[in-house]
Amino acid sequence: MGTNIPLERIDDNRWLIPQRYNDAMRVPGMVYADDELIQTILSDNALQQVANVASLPGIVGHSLGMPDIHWGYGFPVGGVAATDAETGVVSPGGIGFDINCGVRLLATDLHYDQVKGKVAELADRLFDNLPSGVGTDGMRQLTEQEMHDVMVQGARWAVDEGYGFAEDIDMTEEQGCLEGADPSAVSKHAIQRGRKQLGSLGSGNHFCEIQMVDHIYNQEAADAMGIGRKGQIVATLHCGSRGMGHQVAEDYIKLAEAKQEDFGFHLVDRQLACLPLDSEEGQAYLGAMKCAANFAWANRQLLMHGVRQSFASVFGRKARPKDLPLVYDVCHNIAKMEEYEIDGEMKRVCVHRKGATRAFPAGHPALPEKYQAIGQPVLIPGDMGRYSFMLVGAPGSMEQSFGSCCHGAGRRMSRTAAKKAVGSKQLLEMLEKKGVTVRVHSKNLLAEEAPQAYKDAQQVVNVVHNAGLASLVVRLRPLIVVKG
DNA sequence: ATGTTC
Repeated sequence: MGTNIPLERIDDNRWLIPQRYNDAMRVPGMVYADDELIQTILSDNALQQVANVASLPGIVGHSLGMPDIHWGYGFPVGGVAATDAETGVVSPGGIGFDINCGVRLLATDLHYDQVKGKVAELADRLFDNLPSGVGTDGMRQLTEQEMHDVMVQGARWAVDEGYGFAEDIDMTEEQGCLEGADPSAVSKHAIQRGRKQLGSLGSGNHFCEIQMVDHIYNQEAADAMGIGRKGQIVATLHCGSRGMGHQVAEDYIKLAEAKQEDFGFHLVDRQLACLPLDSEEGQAYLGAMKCAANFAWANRQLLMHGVRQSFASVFGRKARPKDLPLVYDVCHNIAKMEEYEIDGEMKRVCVHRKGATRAFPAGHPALPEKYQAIGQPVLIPGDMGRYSFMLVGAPGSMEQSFGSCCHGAGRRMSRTAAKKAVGSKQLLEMLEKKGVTVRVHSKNLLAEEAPQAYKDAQQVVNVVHNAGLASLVVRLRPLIVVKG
């Protein structure tokens, strides 16, 4: 049950898995958790996966586990691993099935008092305007040429098509587009799945939430982001690359598994299957992954347009599209080539973030001018009953975690366990009692996302705050949840 | 996460 993993306590927020735990480990593991969270983490095998990841060819630093870590395909969700650009590998399981799953947050000028009488109407509009559910078609059906352009241009394509504004691009990680996307590396099947789904929310833990600013930890940073008033209404989207990214992941996991012998890899878990960064196959995966990432950014751009339209139709001149600026968009399932100081020298590495958010500190050149002084906004959705958080990246992330921190609350119950433990009727009643208005396609699936199925996001963000990876800015309370 | 067992 993972409890035989040796853990050495470093301090109140850090636990080391020593390299001597087994012969396969090339680096130690490091897990971020407090005394209570580490007990939850020990109850599944996620720490064994942290140790497994430490055996990847070319891995440097530590195999990292964030406080929201839980069991995933090969790699844990809530994990970070960096591999040497020259001698290392990329592993599709280290990015995950939902390539560029991410979160974006829009501010509004509205206060809760202006919204409370129109909550049901707004919820209905959002539900109408944001296609959701398993296998649902999106707002746009794309020609093959349009699909090609989406994969290469990302969010920019959507803005050029009239979804949103040029300013949105600057407030998106990587300006909503990874260079080097290679459509020829994407299977026909993945392309066909994508053509139907641009501008759709999907299912599972994906959602649109309307939230209110509930607590302010850092007024200066909150003001810089335009979310510094208590009671202020904001909108959050959590979504990824839908069936398109899923197909890319599946295609390349299969390829990698078939190639392990050829590359001479004998990994401790076949789900760690990986491709050398300097191989044709490794580069093909990265080219295809970038296509899926760009698709996801265009997808969130279309969905954001749907959110702005919904507000405009309910609140008129008080919430025109221009009055709902994008605060920031982060990606939490991706591999990126970045540079870090390791053992005193600068090294180029492939950072795998799987359920982990980039958390660059103030002054980082990748940040827009607007956030140079405060650091990168880090969006951490919690669960639909309690709260979500906005943080900013802190200097410790550059020293400890390859510019990364947690991505959410993290599951404490599997989907099947949650469905067994929670009845959908009681759940809806409980949410209503808490003042959360829910619009959902499948009540059955809602139970899998019950607050009880998740760790306490407050505890999770406290750990990354105290460890110096990111710094708390505001807490948000949910008012409306729209889901598949 | 996912045309949720191609």
